[in-house]
Amino acid sequence: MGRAMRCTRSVTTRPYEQIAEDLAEMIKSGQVPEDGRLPSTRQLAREYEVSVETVNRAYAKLQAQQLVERRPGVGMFVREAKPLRRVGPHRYARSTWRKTTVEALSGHGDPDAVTQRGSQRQSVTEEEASEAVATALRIRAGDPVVRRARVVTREGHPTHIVDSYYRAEDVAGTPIADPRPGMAGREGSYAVLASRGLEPTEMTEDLYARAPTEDEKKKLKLGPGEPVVETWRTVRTETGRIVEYAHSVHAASRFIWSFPFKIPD
Amino acid sequence: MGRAMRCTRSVTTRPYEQIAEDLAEMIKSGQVPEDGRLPSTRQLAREYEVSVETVNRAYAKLQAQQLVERRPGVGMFVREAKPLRRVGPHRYARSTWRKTTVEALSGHGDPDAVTQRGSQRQSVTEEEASEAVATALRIRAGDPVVRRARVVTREGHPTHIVDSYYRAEDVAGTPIADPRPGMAGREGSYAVLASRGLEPTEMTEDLYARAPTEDEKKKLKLGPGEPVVETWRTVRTETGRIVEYAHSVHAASRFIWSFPFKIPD
DNA sequence: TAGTGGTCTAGACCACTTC
DNA sequence: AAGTGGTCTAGACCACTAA
Repeated sequence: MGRAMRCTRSVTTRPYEQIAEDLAEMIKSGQVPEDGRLPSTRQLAREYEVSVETVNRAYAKLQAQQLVERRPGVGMFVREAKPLRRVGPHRYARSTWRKTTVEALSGHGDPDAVTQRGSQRQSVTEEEASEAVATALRIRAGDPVVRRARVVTREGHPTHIVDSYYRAEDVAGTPIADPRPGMAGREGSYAVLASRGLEPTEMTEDLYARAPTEDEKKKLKLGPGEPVVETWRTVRTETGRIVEYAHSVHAASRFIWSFPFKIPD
Repeated sequence: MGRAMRCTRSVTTRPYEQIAEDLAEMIKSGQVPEDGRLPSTRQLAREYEVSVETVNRAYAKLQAQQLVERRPGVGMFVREAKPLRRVGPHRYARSTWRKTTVEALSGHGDPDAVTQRGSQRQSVTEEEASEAVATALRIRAGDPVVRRARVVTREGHPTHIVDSYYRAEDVAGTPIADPRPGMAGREGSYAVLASRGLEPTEMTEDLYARAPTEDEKKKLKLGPGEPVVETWRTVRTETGRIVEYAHSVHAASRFIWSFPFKIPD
């Protein structure tokens, strides 16, 4: 339908850029509905009188902008906006972990209680602290730490990867150091720490957004162009002792972080 | 040097993926120093016995991972890690804005005082509140608001875009509504609000990471694959009145956000 | 001038899905 | 079987940089 390229524009506007712009316009103006089908590469190649590779470049650009979804063997589609989950200090509230104290301490927690809102796969190991972990926990590199690694899944999709570190002395003999599945989610572990006289009272959360590594792309099933948010969390007791250091990588498109605070003096 | 492809690996490992992996390995293992030169596309095409386009794909992938920098007419280089700026509640501290009260009120501030740590370009306009802005400021869509748009630059590079909105009644006749350059940075505007009996005491900052739009890519001079962090800030007085709503887009690679807080009950 | 990145072509083959 | 996305080739031309 006469979409053939008219190079009336400046010489620097490349064909693939022009095509990408046109498609983006179609999407943003709502001509094509969410999850709606877009023209195939070969069709656009004919219409614009360019090669398929050039159309491919245009789509690659849109894919990097997360406007488009490619379904091999099917077609190109407008990417659906995924619902965001709002996360903030409230999710660490005592009320969410105090109630799990008994089960956590007895080690008889119902796995479903942990997995009902989403599942976790975890592995617990005792390691020697790396330089970074040691610094965060205020111990020496090489000192023993317990590491709990998890991939958190929600509605069938992995949403984030968490690595929690504890001083070995703080958690020895507790469910935190127990690799049984379904045990010792964050809620439980804070209760355990509290029962040991190491009740968490404050924390600092650091956030940083970046492009994912290949490994993260696989684990989190990320689309191209989809960034990750890396966070570091240090959890302190009232006396300032650091009882947990957690590093996580989130699929950025699934979260909004929200931090309320009083303006400092 | 015998880097020619050996397809001993699984059939699904595409040539361009193999090349990308090999290059990533070279970079991560430190064989090539930061900002060091990587093999040219044509050279790799010869060594791996593939076409230049295939090598190009490999480099495109690495570029998306922000491992590599392409300098047209020069070569491919290992991307340098840029220094991060740590931002958090402290940057809103009263001590940073109270002292500018006098200048802000009198309108005779030294432009250098604002620009010494980085420059800002700003434009101030009076507009009708959009749906989103109205909701945030707890007013009606169409009500008058003052909008201050800025691009903040640091060491010659744009780092973030900010759009601040105020109720027109709150700032009428103050320097906030004065478009003179160098005036009414955030520090000044909070002082102005305070002098009007609308002292900011608390705020909420929401963060979200995503791929940039074309426009943002240009304004922030972002490399391919470099994500942005979008933030929304609502600023409240002691009585809960919302006196500022600010939307910004940051080049993700330049910031770490850090939020300390007490664990809620 | 030689080398580099960046783009483009006109074909080709594969794996996949849909009919 | 036909159409789709995904990859690949073996050339080509351009704009740019450096010697």
